[in-house]
Amino acid sequence: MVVEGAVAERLLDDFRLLLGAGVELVGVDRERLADPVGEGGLGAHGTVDDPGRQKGLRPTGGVGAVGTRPVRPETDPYRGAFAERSRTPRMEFAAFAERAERLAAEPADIETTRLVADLLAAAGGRGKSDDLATVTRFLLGRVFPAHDTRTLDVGPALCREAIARAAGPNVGAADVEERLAEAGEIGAVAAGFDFGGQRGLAAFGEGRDRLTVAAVDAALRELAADAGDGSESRKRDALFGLFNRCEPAEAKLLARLVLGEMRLGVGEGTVRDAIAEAFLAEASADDGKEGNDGDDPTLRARDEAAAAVERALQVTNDYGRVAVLARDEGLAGLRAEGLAVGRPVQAMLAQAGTATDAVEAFGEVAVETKFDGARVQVHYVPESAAEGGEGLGPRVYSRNMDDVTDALPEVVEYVEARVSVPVILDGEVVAVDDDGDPLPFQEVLRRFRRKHDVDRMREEVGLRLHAFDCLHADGEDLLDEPLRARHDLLVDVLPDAAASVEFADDPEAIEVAEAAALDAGHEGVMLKNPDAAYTPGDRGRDWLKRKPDVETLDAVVVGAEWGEGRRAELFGTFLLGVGAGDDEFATIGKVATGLTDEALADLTERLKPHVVSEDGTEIEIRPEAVLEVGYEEIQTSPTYSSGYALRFPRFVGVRDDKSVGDADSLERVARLAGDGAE
DNA sequence: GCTGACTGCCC
DNA sequence: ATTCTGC
DNA sequence: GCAGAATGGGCAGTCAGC
Repeated sequence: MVVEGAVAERLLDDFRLLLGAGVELVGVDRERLADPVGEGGLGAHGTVDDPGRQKGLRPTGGVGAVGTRPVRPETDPYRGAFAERSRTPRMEFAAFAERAERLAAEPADIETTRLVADLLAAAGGRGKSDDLATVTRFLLGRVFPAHDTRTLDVGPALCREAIARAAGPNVGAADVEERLAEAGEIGAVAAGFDFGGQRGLAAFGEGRDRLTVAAVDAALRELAADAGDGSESRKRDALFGLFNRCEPAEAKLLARLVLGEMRLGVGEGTVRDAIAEAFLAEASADDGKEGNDGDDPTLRARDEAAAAVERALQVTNDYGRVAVLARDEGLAGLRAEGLAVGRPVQAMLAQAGTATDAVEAFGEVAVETKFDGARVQVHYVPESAAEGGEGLGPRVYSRNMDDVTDALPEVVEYVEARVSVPVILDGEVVAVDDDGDPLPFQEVLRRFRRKHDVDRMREEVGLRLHAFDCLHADGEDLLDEPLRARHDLLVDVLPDAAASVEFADDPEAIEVAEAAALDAGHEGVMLKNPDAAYTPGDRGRDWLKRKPDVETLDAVVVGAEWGEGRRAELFGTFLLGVGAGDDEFATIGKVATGLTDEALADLTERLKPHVVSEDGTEIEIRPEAVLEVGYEEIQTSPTYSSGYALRFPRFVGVRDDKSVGDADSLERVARLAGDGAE
């Protein structure tokens, strides 16, 4: 292998990055760079975290004639990783990757849960090193817990660039994209390159120095903290440095972790059960032995443990923390976690359902308007009501527990003016016009997470809070109270402003209410079980949402994209157009859901012969097929050439009876959009 | 200072 | 958000 | 029935590059 000129320059550059930005290379010569795999290859040991030797960035001599010395340690992006050292051995990232691989291969839920429990125990069993919180989060594709506002700000593009760079001088971002189109999944692409283990600089010298879970975590946290000029390239560099130290299996997991898509078949429910199994099984067994000689005490205890874990998760939103809590303090510790004003709780969610479903299930049904806005949770401790301590000005959280207070001054003022006891309220923020009538969802988006010009936008788009539930009032937690009671308290707490509820016990009455809600410009109705408790994070059958039946459009397929994961071999997305005269089609959106695997395979086969051109994952297709596409609403679009887009598009069927000339026209779409806005 | 690409997060 | 799929 | 996976449109914010 001969490397020269610009490529050698880049290798040198990369090597510096590999060691960390605060390191300057001394004594590197081009002769050696030209032969990185030969005897004179560069040794990288002693340059990155090395818990055993604690050498950090000091020069080591090493195999090659390379010395390093710290230049600006305070700006070293890996500093946190080094600082994370502990005397106890840490779980190696490779070990995590290997177990993850086994998890992904395991189809049976029960066995998966057991494997996750084993992994958690290995990461932080009593007396061992403490990677438990980190591993728990990693399993779910997270670096930070849900309530944490920090983000990596690394997406697919940056990740691909970092991979390309780690893959060597002959690999560009375009190559990575090409492989992605083939492999259908970024982890497989990363694993396919073999960077760190064999080719990478770190492979030489006496034994590779291996990544630990803690080091990856620390590096990603540092990366997340970076912002401002040059941050994008520093993030790319930091990622490059990590990838360069990865074996294929590690690279796969790292790429997925960074993008938050682990694809392990392990979700929150599995982790929840695994936490209980790993750390509370003992406690449960004890319970069984000592007190209960009833039927199946083990089972009962296990349910109890799972319930305790679940409740702790609902109120803390931190899987890592809950895992540690379960291990260190057991059931009692978990149960000590309760609601706290100022700490967001997961929102209760709803499933689709009809009026008949609701009546059959609940008898009497609580019917509320379903507002088309953004879900919010409001926490407030009035100054006057604060016992001894200070009050807490109203804080507003999004459904994912981001703090959105600053963007929503109306909500703050509204609550401040009316509420006189500590509360946690649940509700929806909608955009309204000067008459107080609801505006389209897009208007809410213009306000919701705004940081700049909030006051100016406030004049343009008004907001209104519709509070519909109350989780805490005046010192009382209400999660376990029935909806009826919670709503009564809501009315007490927000006298003139709580969203109204109407009780109905027959489908006809519900339909009348639904028609009225739609007439007033709302999305539909919520049908709730009046006797149900508030179950945070649960998408159960106690809350049903009822929206109008979908409308459909017959649109022409004018393009497609290769799918990912399960759909790697197939088109995953179809670009749609509507007739715009003269055999021209104006695009109006894409469909990707609603297709069964079979329909997708058929369509892929059928359309392949009509592919006009391919660019990465993007495919242009000659207009040939007509699809019936369901949608919720037609909205104006800055993205598509028709000027419109479908909201919530889904595949309904293929219109084999229609030729492209018979598909719906832009004219018709414009008319429908106009009707919808009326 | 402007624009476009990207990211995260609403639905 | 919606939808399909495997358990 | 549930959890997980694979996907939709659009907005604000941020950063890079001109």
